[in-house]
Amino acid sequence: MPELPEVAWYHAQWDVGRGQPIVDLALHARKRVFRGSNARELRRLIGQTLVDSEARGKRMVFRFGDNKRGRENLRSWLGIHLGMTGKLHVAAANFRPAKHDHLVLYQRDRALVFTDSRQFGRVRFHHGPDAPAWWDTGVPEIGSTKFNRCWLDLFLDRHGKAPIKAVLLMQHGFSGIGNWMADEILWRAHILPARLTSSLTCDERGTLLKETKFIVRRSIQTIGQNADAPRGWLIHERWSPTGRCPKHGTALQHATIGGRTTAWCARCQR
DNA sequence: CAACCTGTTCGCCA
DNA sequence: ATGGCGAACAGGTT
Repeated sequence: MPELPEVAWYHAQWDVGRGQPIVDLALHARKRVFRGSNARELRRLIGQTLVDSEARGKRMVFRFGDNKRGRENLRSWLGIHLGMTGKLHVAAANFRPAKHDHLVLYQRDRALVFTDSRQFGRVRFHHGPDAPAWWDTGVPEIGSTKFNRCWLDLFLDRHGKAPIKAVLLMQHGFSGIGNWMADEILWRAHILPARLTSSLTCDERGTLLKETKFIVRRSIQTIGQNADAPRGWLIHERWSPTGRCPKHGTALQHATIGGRTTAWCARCQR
C-alpha cells in the first residue's frame, strides 16, 4: 500500500507516543526487516523518549533522546521503510506481537507496532546526535522548493533512454512516488507512460512538474485511514481490467512498463 | 493451483 | 563509469 501519502499518514500514527519513554521492546533480530542493521542495538531505545519524527518520500525517521530536567538530548535515530505491505499502528500496553509484528516499542500506556507480512520493508538504527547517511540523502522532497524545474531537468536528462514511467518510480528523483501515483501524474499530464524521457517537450516537462506537485499535495491532504483519493482520479479505475478513463469513459490500456503494471488512457495521453 | 502485487536491490549487459 | 532491465526477495490474495 504505502506510497508518499500513505507513509505520511502511517508515520503520524505514532505521534501519540511523543514525549513518552520506551520501557521495553519486542523484536526478532533475525527477521529480514532488520537486514543490514544490528537489531540488538535497538535495545538502546529502552529508557529513551520519543522526541519527534519525520517522513521523507517513502522513508520515515523517529528520533529518541534522554529527557532530563525537561531538556531532551538527541540520542538515537530509528528509520522505517514500509516496503510493499508495511503498516504502523498503536495498540494497548499489553499487546502481544503476532507473526508479522516485527518491532514493538512499549510505552507505559501503549505499544507502537510495526507490521509487515511480506518483509520488503526495513528497520534501521543509528546511535548518535547527528543524522545518519541513510536519512540525509540530499534528495529534495517533492513538496519543497528544491524540487523545481532546474533540478527536474537535470534528473530527466540523466535518464533520457528510459520510459518516463520508469523515471517517475526512481526514488532518487521522485521521492515518494510509486506505481499508482506515477500513473496518476502521467494521466493528468497527458503523457504516455512508455514515452522515452528524452522525447518530452519543454512544455511537457513543465506540465509534469506541475502535476507531480499537485498529486503529492492533494493526496497528502486526502488520503488516510477513512479517506480515499479524490473522486475522478485514475486510481479508482486503474486496477480493474474493465477500468475506464474518469474523464471520457474510454477503456483504459494496461501493460508492464518500467517493470510494473501500468494503466493509461489512449485518448488523453499522447 | 497459478498468477498477481502500491518496493527496492542486485547482477548482468550495453 | 554510467544507465537500463529483469530477477529475486515472501507471503497473502484472487
